[in-house]
Amino acid sequence: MKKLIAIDGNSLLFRAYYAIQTAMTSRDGTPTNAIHGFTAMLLKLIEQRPDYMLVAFDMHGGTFRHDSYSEYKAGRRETPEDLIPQIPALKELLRSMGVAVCECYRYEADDILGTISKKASEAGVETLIVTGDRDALQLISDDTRVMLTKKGITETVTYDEEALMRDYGLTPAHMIDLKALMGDSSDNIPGIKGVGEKTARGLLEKYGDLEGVLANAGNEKGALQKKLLEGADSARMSYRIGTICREAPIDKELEDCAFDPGAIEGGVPMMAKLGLRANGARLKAIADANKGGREAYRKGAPEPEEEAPQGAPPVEIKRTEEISTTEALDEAAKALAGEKLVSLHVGEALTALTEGGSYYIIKTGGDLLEPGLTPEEIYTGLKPVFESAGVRKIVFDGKGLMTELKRYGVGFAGLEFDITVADYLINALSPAKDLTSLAETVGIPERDAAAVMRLKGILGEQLKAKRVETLYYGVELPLVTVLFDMEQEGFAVDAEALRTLGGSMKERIDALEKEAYALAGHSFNILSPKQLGTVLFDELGLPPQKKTKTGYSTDSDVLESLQGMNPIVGTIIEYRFLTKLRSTFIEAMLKKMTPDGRIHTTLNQNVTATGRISSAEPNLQNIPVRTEQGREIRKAFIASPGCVLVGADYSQIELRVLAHLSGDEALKSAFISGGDIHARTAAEVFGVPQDEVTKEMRSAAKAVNFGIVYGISEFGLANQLGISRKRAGEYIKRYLERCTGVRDYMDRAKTEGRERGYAVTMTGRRRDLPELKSGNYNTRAFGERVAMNMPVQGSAADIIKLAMLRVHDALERGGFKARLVLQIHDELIIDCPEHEVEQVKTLLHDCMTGRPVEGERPETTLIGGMLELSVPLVAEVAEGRSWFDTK
DNA sequence: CTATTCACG
DNA sequence: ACGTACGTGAATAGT
Repeated sequence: MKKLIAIDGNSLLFRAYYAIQTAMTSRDGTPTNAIHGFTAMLLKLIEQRPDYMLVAFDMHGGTFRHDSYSEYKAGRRETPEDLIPQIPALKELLRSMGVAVCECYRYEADDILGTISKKASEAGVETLIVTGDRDALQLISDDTRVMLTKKGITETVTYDEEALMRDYGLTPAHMIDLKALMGDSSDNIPGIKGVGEKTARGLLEKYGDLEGVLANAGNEKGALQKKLLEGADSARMSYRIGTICREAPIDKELEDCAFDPGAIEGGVPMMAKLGLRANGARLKAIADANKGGREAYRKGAPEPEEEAPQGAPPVEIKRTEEISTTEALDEAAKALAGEKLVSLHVGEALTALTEGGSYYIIKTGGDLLEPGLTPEEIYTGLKPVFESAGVRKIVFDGKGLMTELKRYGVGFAGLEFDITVADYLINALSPAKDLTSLAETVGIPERDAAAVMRLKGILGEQLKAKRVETLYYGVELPLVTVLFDMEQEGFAVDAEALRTLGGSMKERIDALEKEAYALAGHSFNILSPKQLGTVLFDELGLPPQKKTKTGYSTDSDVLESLQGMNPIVGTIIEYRFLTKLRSTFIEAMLKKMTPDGRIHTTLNQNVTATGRISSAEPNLQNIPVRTEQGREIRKAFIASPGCVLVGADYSQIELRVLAHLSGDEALKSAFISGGDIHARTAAEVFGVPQDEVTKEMRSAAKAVNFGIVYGISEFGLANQLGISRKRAGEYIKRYLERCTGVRDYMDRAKTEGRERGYAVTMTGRRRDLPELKSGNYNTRAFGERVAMNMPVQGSAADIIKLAMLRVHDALERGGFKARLVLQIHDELIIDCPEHEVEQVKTLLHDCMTGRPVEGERPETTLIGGMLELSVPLVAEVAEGRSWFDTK
C-alpha cells in the first residue's frame, strides 16, 4: 500500500519553536531554531519512505468558522516575533526540496489534512497525519493514523483506532462530540458551561453521540438537565466548528503531492544559507542514496553514512555481549578493568563500549523467563571498573552517575569526559536534557554507550574549535567531583531551631491575617495578587501604581509606595514577608532534611548562561540575609558536632573583575589603594571630597556600581533609586566621564560581541549573543547589556570555581577532615573540625586570593592556580557555630 | 503549565 | 518611540 505523509506545518513549526529555545540564527540573522527542529522531524519522516508528502499551513485572516462564531480561537497567544520570519522561510525551503506545500483561503491546516487524507483514502493510499494538535485525532480511520508530537518534537506517539481507544477510550468521531460538550479553552470553543470531561464522557457512554445526549436531556436530573437544555445551541455550534472539514477547496490533488526523494537535494543550498549544516548533509546523503530511482527507495535503500559535524567517526562495534548473569558480569568486569578508556551509560540497560569496539549490554530487571540483574548486582559487579582511576571513563552525566553509584556503596574515579559539561561549554544556553535528545540534535544514530563514545569525539572537536578545551579539562571537568563531594557532604541543620522560629512566625502571621481581614471588612486570600488587587484598588480605593499582564500589580514596590495611605498596607507587607520566610525557608528546609540531620542540595553545573553554579532542591544560595528577621534562619544552618563553619566571601569581586577587564585607571587605583569603593565612587560622581560623602550619596553610588556591572540604563537606575530618568542619566554620565576606561570597555564589549557573535570571560568561557543581530530594539538592547555583563559575572564565576578546585585539592593533600559544603557565587563555606580551624582559614583565604598554598603544584594544572588580575583579590574570612556567625 | 512574587549573588 | 536593570530557584494562585 502506498503512503501519504500529511503534515500540519504551523503546528509542527510552533512545537519546534518551543522545543528548541536555543537562539539559532542564519548568517543573515534570520532566526532558525524552529526550522531546525522542523527539518529534523522531516528527515525522520522521510525515513518512513512516503510516496506522497504534503505540508499544510494556516492562512492569514478569518476562516469559515469565524462566520458562525466570531470568537473562534480568540485570545490565542500571538505568534512570537522570532518565529514569524521562519514561516515563509520554511515554505521556501520545502518548495526547494520539491515537497508539496498547501494553503487554503478561509480554511485551516487541519481542514487541508482532512481533505487530502480523504482523497488518499479514496485512491487506496494510507495516510499518516503529523501534528501537535490533538484535534486531528478525529481523522483516524482504518487507513489513516495520526502522529502526535509529545514533549519536544522528535518524540512522537502514533495513534490508530485501537491506540486511540486504549488511551482515550473513544472512537475518532467521539472526539468531536466530547469537545462539543466540554468545550476547548485553547480554541475558545465554548461547549456547555459546567460540563467537564467526566460528565461529557458519562453522557456519551449513555446516549452515543451529541444528538443522542441532547435528545435525552430530559432523562437527566436537576442542574445537569438545565445545563444541557440551555447549552444545546452552544454545543451544536461547538460541534460544527470543532469538526474538521474534509471537502476544503484545496488546489492539490494527491498526484501533486508525489514525493521524490532524489529531488530533496534542491534544499541543500538553502539549508546552508540557514546555517543548518548537519541537516543539509543528511539531506544530501538521502538524496544521493536514492538516485537509484523510486524502486530502490521503496525497497529501502541503505541508510546514508551519517556525517558527523566535525568528522568524528563512530567506534566500530566488533563484538557485542549481552549479559544477564552474575558469572558473565564478572567476566565482563574483569575485561573492562583491564581497559584504558571506556564509555559507559546507564539507560534501560547499563552499556559499555571499549576503544577496541567491544560492546557490553548489561541487562537490568528481567523476569522469570529472561532473568536480568539488579542494579545492585551490576554496580557492585563493576565496582573494580568504576573505582579504578586507571580505567578512564567517558559518561553522559558524571555527577549523576557518581550519585547513583554511591547509593550502592560504589565509588567512582577516572572521569575522562562528561558529555553534559562539554555540551554546556559549547552552548551554555541549551543544556542537553538526556543522551537521546543530544544524539538527535547532533545527528548521530548511535544509542547509549556508543553514542557517548562518539559524542566525546564530536564535542571534543567542538571544545577545541571554540577554544574552551583548557577551561573544560582544567576547570569544569575536575569541578564535577568537587561538586559531587559537596552535595554528599551536605549542610548540617538544627531542625529544632527552625521549628521554633517557624512557630513564632506562625503566631504573628495569624495575627496579621486577622488584622488584614478586619481592615478589609471581609476575609480573602492575601497571597492571591488578584484578590489582593481587588481589595486594595477596587474596595479600598487606593491608587493603582502599575499593571501586570493580568491585572493590578501588588509587588513590594507598589505596596511600599502605598504605605501610609491605609493601615492595611503595612499589615500586608509584613504578612507577605513572613509567609515567604516561613514557607520557602522554614517549611521547605524541614521537608528537605535527610535522616543524617543535613540538607543535601543539588549543585547544577550546566544551567546558568554565565558560568555560575546554581543550587536546587533546595536552593541554598538564596537563604535570607538582607533583613534581620530573615537572617535568623541562618542560625539553623550549623557546623557538624565538634566542628565550626569557616566562611569567606570575596569583597567586590565583580567590580574588581570590571577594573581588570576595563583597565580603568580610576577603578584600579581605588582597589589598589583600598578603602570603601562605593564612597569613592560617590566622591567621583558627586564631585565632593570623600569625607563629605553622605549616606544617601553613598547608596546612590552603590546603585550606580551595580548598574554598571549589569549594563546600565537610565531607566533601570532611575527605577532602582526612585529618582527621575534625567537624574539617573546625569549620574551615569558623570560616572563614565570619570571612568573612561569603563566607558571604553562597555563600547568594546558591544562591538566585539557583535563582530564575534558571543561574549567571553577571562578563561574563554562563551555565551552566544544572537540578540545583538535582532531588529527589535528591546531584544538588541538586552543583548548589549548581556555583552557587558556576562564577561564580568562569568569571570567572577571562573575565579571562584578555580578557588574551589584549589581548596578541595589543598584539603585533600593536607589530610584535613574539613570539607567544602557550599558556594554562594562569591562565598565559600567549609565545615571544619575545631582543631583544623586556624590552618583551614589561612588555606581558604589563600586559595581564594591567589596566594600560593602548601604542596600545590600549579604547573601540573592547566590553568595554574588562580587567574591573575591587575587588582588584588580580597576575601574576608570568618568562623562560627552557625552560618549566621560567619559574617 | 503560566504568571506573579520574592529570596539570594 | 521602543521599555529594561544581570544571573538564579521556589512557593502560590489560578487557569
